[in-house]
This record gives sequence, structure tokens and C-alpha cells, in this order.
Amino acid sequence: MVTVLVVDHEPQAVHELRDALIGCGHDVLVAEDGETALDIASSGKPDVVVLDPAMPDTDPVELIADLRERTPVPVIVLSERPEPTYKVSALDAGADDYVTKPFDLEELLARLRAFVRRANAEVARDPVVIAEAFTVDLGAKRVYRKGVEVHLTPNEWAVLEVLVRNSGRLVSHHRLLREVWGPDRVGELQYLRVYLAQLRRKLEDDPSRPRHLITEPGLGHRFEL
Amino acid sequence: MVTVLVVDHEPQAVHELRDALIGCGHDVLVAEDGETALDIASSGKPDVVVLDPAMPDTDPVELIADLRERTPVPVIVLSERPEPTYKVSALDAGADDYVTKPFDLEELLARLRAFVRRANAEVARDPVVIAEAFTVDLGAKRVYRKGVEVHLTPNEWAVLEVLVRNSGRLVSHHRLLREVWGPDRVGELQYLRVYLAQLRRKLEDDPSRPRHLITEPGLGHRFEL
DNA sequence: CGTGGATCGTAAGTGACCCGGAAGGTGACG
DNA sequence: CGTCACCTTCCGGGTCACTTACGATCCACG
Repeated sequence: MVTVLVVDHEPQAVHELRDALIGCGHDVLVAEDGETALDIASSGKPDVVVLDPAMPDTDPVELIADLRERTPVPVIVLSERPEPTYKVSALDAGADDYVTKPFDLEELLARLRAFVRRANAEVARDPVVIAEAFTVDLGAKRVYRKGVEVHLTPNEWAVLEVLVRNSGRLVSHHRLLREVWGPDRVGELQYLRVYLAQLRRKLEDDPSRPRHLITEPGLGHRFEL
Repeated sequence: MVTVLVVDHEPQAVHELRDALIGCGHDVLVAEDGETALDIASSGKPDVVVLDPAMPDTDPVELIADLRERTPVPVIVLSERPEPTYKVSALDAGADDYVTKPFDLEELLARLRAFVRRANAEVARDPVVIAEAFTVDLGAKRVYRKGVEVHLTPNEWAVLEVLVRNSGRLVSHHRLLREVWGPDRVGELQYLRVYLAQLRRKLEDDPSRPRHLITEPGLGHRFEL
């Protein structure tokens, strides 16, 4: 299963591309502006990003550079502009490929496959994370503590999963809320306090002095091995 | 230094490409048939292969597959044939990119850079900046000094991040204030003095004679490795 | 050489905000 | 009707951002 993030401001183009990709058995995420694209991409879910640089309020070259800074995910630029100088600046900003519209869908898919093949050759992801106090099986969606399974509610699991998939990295309040509760609740900081407290109570040896589920005041949270 | 293996049967095309690449400071190896190409590529020297599939006695798709079997080096196909089916079969055989002749030299060079960059990026995933007195992990948003983590407040981190991401370059007061505090507070120079002082106290060996966090009087600040 | 102004560095104080903990209300579901 | 998960509210304690004040340094100019 390949997860593709489509970044495009044109709803019709998004739908065409989306349907085509889903039809080929891919999983598709959509971002209609640069901000959302950065959030989703740095969540680590997409295996590849397909980007249409024609977006209002967003400098595409800057967006590519921002993406590249946060995540190693391959970026394919899909543009109407065939000028070589444009291609060069996009590629130098950190894009991995540049396809000119109108494009052949089969070709785009082949290029996608080429990148995914390359990414898979690099690392086989280990879906089981073993911390000092507990073990998380991301594939089976289960958590064990001292050998016995701990039951987590759906929200608790969602929070833990985001943190563990970004092990060691800081996850902002904003991003955590967006990924678990959706973009409408990004202001509800209290949710995070409640669920982090519940996770600590269930998983940490000393919930009042957490070893793995760390809060960085004012910034976000971090899962520490 | 990037070493490029040019695989082409046409001597004139080889020379043009060769001169252009050398002119840009690259090192160039040449193979005029598939056999030689496989030999050179599996020697491990080339960082990237540029392949013209128009060769007698050699099936280009098979050649690509053979290359891919022996070495992970990226392969860029450079062909006169723009038909998508051709591109698809080349990409699926293991090619990493497909450029149609006539091609723009700048574009080809940019695509080369993209592959080389990616190859190098595999080693250094998270951007980590190591200064003499301390280490900054931009991905994890953490700072270490003499091996132990130093806690930074959100504002302290924001200032440090902007400076480190522009390592060596001068960042104006105006820009620093805008990026950390927003466009409404670009006049509050005192903020910068306070937070720079705090950062120096936490990170520099001799805060009163800073080695890394430099003030350029009247202009702005600079992070020096 | 002396003086004044501008810029910089340092040190506190204070109010606002953020965090953790606890607990109650609500709706879904069996 | 009981249970479970989710959301919401309240509160005490601690941290941090911003402010003010003052001394140091540098430079221009008389």
C-alpha cells in the first residue's frame, strides 16, 4: 500500500488525480494549501508527495524547501510550466522529479513506483517499538506493559500512535490535535492534557514524572524511547 | 565531486554531454556499450548513470534491469522516444528518471543534483548542527551542551532555530523579530537583547565573549559554527 | 581629549499563561 | 440500567514572556 499526498488548490484536478490513484490501489491524502501540506507531510504518513505549484498565497519553491527540511519524503512536482528555469529552481529547492502537464497517468504512476521502490530499498520499517516501560505494536494496534496487554481507547491510541511514529521528534500541539481530532479542534489544548495524563497513568512507571511521554511546555509533546 | 557514467553509442552525443558535465565540475566516465556499462557501474565508482537506450545489440530495458541488479546507483534515461509506454517500461525496469531529447542541459544537471542530494541525504536524515560548544538537533527541537540536554523556552528555541537555519549568514533584527514574534513587534529590539543573552548564558562557554551567537551592531545577528 | 547619544548586555520583577490533576456531565451502546 | 469513552470545567502551582532599570561600550563630534 502506497500513501500519496496530493497538494493542489484546484478541486477538480484533485478529484481526477485522487480517483486515478485510488483506482490503482493507492491511498490518497489531500492538502489544498501549503500549511496543511506541511502538517500532513511531517506526520510521516505519505510515502510520496505530488505537488501542483499553482497555489495562491504560497511560493512553491519555498514550500518545497520547507517540506524537504522536515521530512525526507520524495516530492514530485506536477506543473503546467515547461520552462527549464522553472524546473531547475524546483529541483534545486529539493523536488525529486518534475512532470509537465498534460501528463500521462501511466507515466506518473511509473514514476511513483520508481520512488517507492527506492524508498523501500532503503529501509524496512519496524512496526514494533520497545520502550523501557512498555511496548507498542503499531501493526497490531496493541500496547503491552510488563508483558500484559493494556487496553487503550481509540483516542488514546491515536495520540500514542502519532507520537510513536515520530519517535524522538517533537510533535506540535497543533499537529497532534489536527491528526487526532481533525482541523476543527486545533485549539482544544485541554484534550491533549487529558489524554496525555491518561496515557501516562496507563503506561508510565511514575505518571507524575513521565519517562517516555514528555511535554515540552509551549511547544508540543515528544515520545522518548 | 560527482562522478557520472555516460552510456551512449553515439560518439558525438557522448562528447557534447561529456564536455558539458566536465564544464560543471563533474567527473565523467564513458561506456559505449551495455557490457562496458555494467562493468563500470558495478565497480561502484559512478554516483549516477546517464543512459541513452539507442544502442545496437542491446535491449535497453534489459540493460537497466541488469544495472539495477548489481548496484543501487540511480539511472537517468535520456531518449528520443517520448511515448509514455516506453517511459513506463524503462521506469519499471528500474530506471529512476526519464528525460526526452532534445533536453535542456540545465534541467538535466538539476535532475542530477536532485539524485546526488537524495543519495547524500540518506546518511544524514535529521538536520543536526554541531557547533564547538553545543549541538542543535533541528528535527527533535533539542539542544545539547557537553552531552547533556539544555532546556530552552519556546521563544529561546524559535530565535535559535532561525539563526541556525541561516548558519553563517547575517539575520537582520527586523527579520528575526518578524519570524519569532510576528510582524507587529518588529520594533522591539530589546526582546532580541534579552533572548540572545539568555541563549548565550545557556549555550556559550563564555557568555560575555560569545563564540557562536554573534551580534553585528546595528545590523542583526549571526550564528557561527 | 572630553562629552553626549545610541546601541548593547545584564539583572530583576510581575502578571499572564500553561500544565497537571481531579471530577462531573453527556451520550452511545449493550 | 450500567458501563465506557469523550468532552468540559475548575483549581493550584509553576514557568515564561514581557517590562523596566541600569551599567558598559562604541562612535561622532566639538
